[in-house]
Amino acid sequence: METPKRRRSATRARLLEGALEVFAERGFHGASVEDICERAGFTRGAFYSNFGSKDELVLALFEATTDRLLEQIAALLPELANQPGTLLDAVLGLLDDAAPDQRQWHLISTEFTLHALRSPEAADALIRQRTVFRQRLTDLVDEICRTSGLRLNVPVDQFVRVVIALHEGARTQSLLEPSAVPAGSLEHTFLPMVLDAVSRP
Amino acid sequence: METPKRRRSATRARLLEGALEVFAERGFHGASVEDICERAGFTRGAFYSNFGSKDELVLALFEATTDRLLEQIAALLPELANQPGTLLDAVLGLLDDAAPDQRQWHLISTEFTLHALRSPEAADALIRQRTVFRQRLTDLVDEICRTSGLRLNVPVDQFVRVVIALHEGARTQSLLEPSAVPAGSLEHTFLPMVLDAVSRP
DNA sequence: CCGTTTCAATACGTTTGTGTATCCAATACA
DNA sequence: TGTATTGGATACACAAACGTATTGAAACGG
Repeated sequence: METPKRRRSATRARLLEGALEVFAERGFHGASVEDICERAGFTRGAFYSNFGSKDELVLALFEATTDRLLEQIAALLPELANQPGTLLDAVLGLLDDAAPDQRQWHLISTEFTLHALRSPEAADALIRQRTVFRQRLTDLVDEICRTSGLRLNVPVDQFVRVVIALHEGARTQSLLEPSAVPAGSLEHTFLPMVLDAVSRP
Repeated sequence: METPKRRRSATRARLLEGALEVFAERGFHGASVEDICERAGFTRGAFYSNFGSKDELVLALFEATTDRLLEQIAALLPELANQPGTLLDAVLGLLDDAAPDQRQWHLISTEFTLHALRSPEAADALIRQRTVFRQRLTDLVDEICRTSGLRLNVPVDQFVRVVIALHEGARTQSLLEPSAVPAGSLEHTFLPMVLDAVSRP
C-alpha cells in the first residue's frame, strides 16, 4: 500500500543497521553521524529527517536491537525447552544464539552499559531490557525444572543472574584471548558444579 | 633537588589524575583534551608539553593506573595470604580492595577493554596487564593452598579465570542495580559451591 | 493533469576540538 | 648578575562534526 511510508521506514531501518555496525567498530562517541549515513548509503539529510539527534538515534537503536533480540529468544524458547539436552545446554544455548553476532553484540551492549552507568534514563531502559531478558531465562529454567522434576534450592532469579554474570565476564576473556579461553569453556567447565550444588536438597 | 623535573612530573601526574576522572565521567572519546586540562588546572599548553597526543595519554594512563593497581596488590598480598579467613575471602578481598574506587575503576577498565577489542596494540597491553594480575591471584591461591593443605582438582589458572569472570560480570549488575544486587552478593553466594566442588577428590 | 506534500540531497553556518607556534616567567648555571 | 633553558600560557590555524535552511524530485490527491 503506502509506498512512501514504507520507503521511510526502510531508510530508517538501514540507518539503524548502519549505526549498529559503525558503533560496534568505533564506539558511540567515535562514530560520527556522517559515518553512519555513509555506511547506510545516505547523507545527513536523510538522518535528520528521521532522527532528531544522535542521542535519539542511540535510544532508538537500543530499543530496536533489544526488541529483535527478545524476538529471537521467543523463537528459540519452545525448541530449547522441549528438545534434548540438559538445563544448562538450554540456558547457554539461549545466551549464545540469541544474538546473531556475539562479538558485535558484546561491543554494542557493553557500550550501552557504560552509557547507562552515566545516564539515569539510559539506565532505566537498560534495566528494563535486562529484566525482561532475565525473566525469559527464568521462565525457561522453570519450565525445564517442571518437566524434568529438577528442584533448585536457591531463587531461580539468583541462579540466572549468576549464569549471566559468568557468561558476560567469560565472554570478555574469550574475545580478548580467543585461544586461551575458547568461547563457552569457562561456563561449560564450572556451571555444572554450581547447578549440581544448587539442585541437591 | 631538581625542582623543575619535580614540577614537570607533578603536572604530568595531575594531568593523568584529571584524565582518569574525566574519562570515567564521559568516556574516552567523550572527553576532550581541554576537559582534562581544565580538570587538572592547566591549559592545553601544559598538556602538549607532556604528551604528544591524546592517544599517547591514554596509553600512559593505562600503564600508570595498572602499575598502581599492581603495587596495591603487592601491598595487600602478605596480609591476605597469612591472616585469618578462607581462600575465597582472600581472593575476593583482593579483587575488591585492589582499586580504591570500584565504580571508577570499572568504568575505566571497561573502556580500555572496549578499546582493546578494537585495537591490537591496546589488546597486547591489556592482555599483559591481565596476565600479571591473574598471576598474582594464582600465586595467592597457591600460597593459601600450601599453608592450608587445600588441593584443587582443576588448574588454578582456570579457577582464577572463573572467579574474575564472575566478579566482573557481577560488578556490572551491582553497579547497574545496586539494590537488587548488593556488591559481592553473587560471588559470596555461589563461589563457595564452586570451591567446594573443585576441592574434593 | 496540476498542485501539494514528503523525503532525501545539497549547501551553509557554527561550534568544538586538535595541534602548532609564539610568548612569558622562573629557575639554573656561568 | 646576566644569559640560557625550560615549562606552561596564549594565540592561532585548521579540520571535523553538528545541525539548519534550502532545494529538487517523486508520489499522492483532487
